[in-house]
Amino acid sequence: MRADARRNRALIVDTAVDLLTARGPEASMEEIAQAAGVGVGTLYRHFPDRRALLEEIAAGALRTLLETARDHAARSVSRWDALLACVRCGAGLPLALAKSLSDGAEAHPELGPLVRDLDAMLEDLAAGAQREGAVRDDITPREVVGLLSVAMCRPGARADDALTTVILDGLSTRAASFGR
Amino acid sequence: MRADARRNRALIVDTAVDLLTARGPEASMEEIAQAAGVGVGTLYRHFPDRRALLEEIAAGALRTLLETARDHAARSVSRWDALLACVRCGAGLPLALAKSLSDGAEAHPELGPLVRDLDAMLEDLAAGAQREGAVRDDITPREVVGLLSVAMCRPGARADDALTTVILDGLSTRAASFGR
DNA sequence: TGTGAAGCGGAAATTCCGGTTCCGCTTGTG
DNA sequence: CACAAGCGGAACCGGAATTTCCGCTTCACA
Repeated sequence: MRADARRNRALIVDTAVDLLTARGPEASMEEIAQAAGVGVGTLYRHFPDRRALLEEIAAGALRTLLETARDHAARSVSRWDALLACVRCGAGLPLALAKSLSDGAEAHPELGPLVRDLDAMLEDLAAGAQREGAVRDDITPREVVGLLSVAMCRPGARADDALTTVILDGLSTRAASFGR
Repeated sequence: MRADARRNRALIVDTAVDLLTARGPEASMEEIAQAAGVGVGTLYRHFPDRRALLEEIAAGALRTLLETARDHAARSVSRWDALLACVRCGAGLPLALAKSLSDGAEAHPELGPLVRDLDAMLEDLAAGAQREGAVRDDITPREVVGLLSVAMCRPGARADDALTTVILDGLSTRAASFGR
């Protein structure tokens, strides 16, 4: 593969990640191409179709988040701190895209397991955080994960915006305010 | 107007309200017709186009919520209680639709003022609730309204679901849990 | 530096999908 | 009964997004 082509491919992926993180899954091929400063034709040289591009990006995001979760689960004493780290990480990832792809019927074979693993991981952390007494226990770990997803799987989500802050505070049993 | 036609019109509106409340603004004419058990042609007999149907429904929802807000603002001692009443009311209304319509460029002339009035009303209540000490004051009244909108302007929102509860708790300075 | 394969741009073709129209049939009403 | 009003839903239409295609450009190697 020619050097400029490899460079272009990376450029496309990087740009698309940014765009999809900021504006969600409905960014068009045209928009992505334009943002990357290339023609649509170039997108199709590197990816057989839209779905392939989106799946690669979604899988990347999920892998990143899963790794963060594992990492912090292993390193952190507190499960709640690990969850916070996940939220901070996830807020900069195109998770709305990942969600919409894995919701849709059949996806890339890699996507399903990734989502499943991630979900299990987070639910585990949530249950742990409740056991620690950091998170209110009048809702299920599943619901906790659902709420954190609301915070993260939003186009343009930021770890310190009002909604994320309020959700974290609402989940937490401590009085402290997170994120700001 | 023939009696069956009047009945049908009401059926269409009622069904559409339910559907739009549950699934958001992107329900198609086809879907609405099907849910109401009529053909699309019947929709177009009663409304010149999609926009007209949607605007009528959105305006109705906004009027309902505005009335609730005024009512409780007048009746309640506590501004926070009035806000809670609004959230309970709004959760069963197709507000996601109303939001998307009033976001779009020019809408029904009635929609703009309704949204403005409602916004002002809620912001006022939010500021009052902060003055009472019921709502945290490290965020602006505008942001408070924005967060309540997140709770309400969601397809399928319920006043006692996990997200609404956590947002209300996150906003509140009291330890109590609202809605469940 | 010349050559040709690889890569690129973007206009045009195609596909998709929802809104809207239309007309033959049905139903309510005087 | 007559006939206007109402209805259903297939067909049509248009816009928007995806995908193709081909002439032009750029890279990389001799």
